[in-house]
Amino acid sequence: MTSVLRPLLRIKAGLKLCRSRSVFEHSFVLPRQLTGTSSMAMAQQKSIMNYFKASPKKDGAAKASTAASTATPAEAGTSVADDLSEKDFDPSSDSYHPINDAIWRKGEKTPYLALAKTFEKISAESKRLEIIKTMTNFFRSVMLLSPEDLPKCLYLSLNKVAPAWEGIELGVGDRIVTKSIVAATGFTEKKLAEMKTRLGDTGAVAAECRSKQRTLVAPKKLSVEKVFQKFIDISKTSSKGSEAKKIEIIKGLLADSQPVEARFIVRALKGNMRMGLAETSALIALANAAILSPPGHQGKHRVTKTADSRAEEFIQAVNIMKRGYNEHPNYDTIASALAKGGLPEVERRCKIKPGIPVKPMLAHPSKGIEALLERLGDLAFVSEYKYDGERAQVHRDDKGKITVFSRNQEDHTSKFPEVVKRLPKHANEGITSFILDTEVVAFDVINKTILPFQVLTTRKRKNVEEGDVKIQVCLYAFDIIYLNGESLISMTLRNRRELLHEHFSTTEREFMFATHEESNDPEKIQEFMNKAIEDKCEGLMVKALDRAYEIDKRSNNWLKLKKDYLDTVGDSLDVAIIGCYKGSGKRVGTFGSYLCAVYDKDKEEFQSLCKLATGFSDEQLETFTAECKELIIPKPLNNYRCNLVPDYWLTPKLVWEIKGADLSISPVHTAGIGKQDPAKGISLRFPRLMHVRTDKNPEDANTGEDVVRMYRAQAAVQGNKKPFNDDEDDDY
DNA sequence: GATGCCTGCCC
DNA sequence: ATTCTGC
DNA sequence: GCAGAATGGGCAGGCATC
Repeated sequence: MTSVLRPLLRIKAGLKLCRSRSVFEHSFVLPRQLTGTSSMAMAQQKSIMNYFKASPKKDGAAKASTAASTATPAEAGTSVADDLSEKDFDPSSDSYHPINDAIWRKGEKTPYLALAKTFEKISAESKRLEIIKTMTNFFRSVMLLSPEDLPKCLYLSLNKVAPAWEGIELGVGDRIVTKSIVAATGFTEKKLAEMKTRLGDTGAVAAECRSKQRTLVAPKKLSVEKVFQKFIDISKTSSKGSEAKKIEIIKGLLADSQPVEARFIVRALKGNMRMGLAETSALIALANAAILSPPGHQGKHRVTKTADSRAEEFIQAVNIMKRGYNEHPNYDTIASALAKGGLPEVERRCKIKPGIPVKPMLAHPSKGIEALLERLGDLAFVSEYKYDGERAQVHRDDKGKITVFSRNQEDHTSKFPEVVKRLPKHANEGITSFILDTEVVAFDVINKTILPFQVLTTRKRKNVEEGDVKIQVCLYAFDIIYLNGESLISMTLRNRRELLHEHFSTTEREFMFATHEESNDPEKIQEFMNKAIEDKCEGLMVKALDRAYEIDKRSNNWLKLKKDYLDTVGDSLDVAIIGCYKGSGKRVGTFGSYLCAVYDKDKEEFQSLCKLATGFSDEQLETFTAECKELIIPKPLNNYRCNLVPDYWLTPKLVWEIKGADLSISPVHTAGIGKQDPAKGISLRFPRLMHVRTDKNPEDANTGEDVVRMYRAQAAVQGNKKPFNDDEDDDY
């Protein structure tokens, strides 16, 4: 029915506005080179295979059905009107015209409905090129019709309200969202929980509530500007009574929203858009939009039937956007520059500058030295200790102002006053400005030894005075990105390191260079890794020496090697599965995580060790879900000692081998409780599934004793400079 | 004032 | 953080 | 191999509630 109505509506709207349009003057196809991945043949074969093994749980299918199920009530709820906003809006169409097919006119505010419908289309699609095309079309319309909304559209698409370093938080999570939906729609929390189980997404819950709700008054139309402003209002709400105020604001938004709008408002508030488009794709879409519909361009929209002929232009545009964003990760700047002056303006304004964080280079895990060497090929490389602390990008601008940024561009300057104070003395004479890449590590200055990450996390975070500092830190510098007014990101690591060592001086216990070694002999690397672990590091970072710090080209250009990545070592444990949790998103309909326990033989009880949510394939997830459904019990067994309450308790039957990086004293888990700590148990950092153990009974799982023994072995390594190899025979 | 839940952000 | 998956 | 999604432990800080 809708499919019959849609063309009619479109024709009607088209006639009313006396617009003519040509299908050919604006269609375009993205060049394949943009992603440069699999061949057509492979893609086709894969899609055929998917068809045959298709199950309702497959992501694509789940996405499609979600879209279909909510599109209908959304359409049904609206009446046929002459209003543009009631027109069908489909930016995923190949023949989308950024002006004629938009549902708002030049100079009008961008309707939030248009953005939400764009999200809806994107959510229903799994092909990246299609997703980018859809987003591109929406951005083209915004650039042409309401360019001042572009930054807000970008923020709302990517789920932010301000640059990370401004420290603006919504302070909205599950609880506040749920209460707001209750307030706005009248559904009970219990009912909402049921819907959440079925739909796997609170956004979808909100949409369904709105579509079932009878409204007497036609809701006001939401604009992108208004929604964004409300988010800002929420972020500014604080202190006593703020929760109620936030709920009131969200309630107001939901009251004015159509189902599809409610869906994405809620997803944004929850901090998870999960539509298959995130930062990188949004930047690509912006770049494409800038080429197809440059700012101020009002004439014909350029024909790009043979995309390959313009591939180079697209690639250049994407490079400019990515580079601009990585050097100046601010949506306001990049989007307003683009809207105002196109790509050249982005190039002008988005440049690396001390005081503004740069996106940091990241590393890929590597399974072992052989894999690592293979990946590096003939490239020369250096290995460095991988310190277990917190990434710190330390800036000094030409006025001497020091700023410290976290890995995610948060401003942590006020967290490390002593670091800020003493930093100038580590820079040699003549240094005016710089950006250093470092790891802050908790340091025992008396015993001159590195302390575990968990110690570092206990430091105060806000408004720290030098006198407050109880946990000392040492900075380990490993890279330099900017020096004396010049960007070094195009320089090789070899040369950057030279500059770092040349222009900075170490101070014991305060500022050191990351310990490193330049050997490509596997045995030497293994020794170096052992030494790193003896020295309380996580393992090694391995970096090609002749590569630039160009994260727009390859953000994961470094490799990391940790002992728990190796199959032969690491804390591996056999655990009983005693509970499970309902999955959401792509895990809807399955159990998305599992509660793991060890068996304490003395006390004859199961004690929780950790939850587990990774390491299994989608197929295993299905299997586990089916298995667990047979094991559900109404309440925990008497011999379960567990502070957490899973969605479902299970009879102990399944035994899985899991692995983690470290053991930690836990505030919630109970494994080995009373043995290492009188009231606390032990848990596992970075738990993941390794194998299913069909050969073991739950009582044969590892014990609380085992966990404590492993914890002590690890503590011994951490405390006494014993090589980790010494304990291996005991544990494995 | 103490306690405990929620949120954001480290890993 | 770790891991899996479609492209 | 990229990009994205779904999920882990555990801390401080903020707010609600007792």
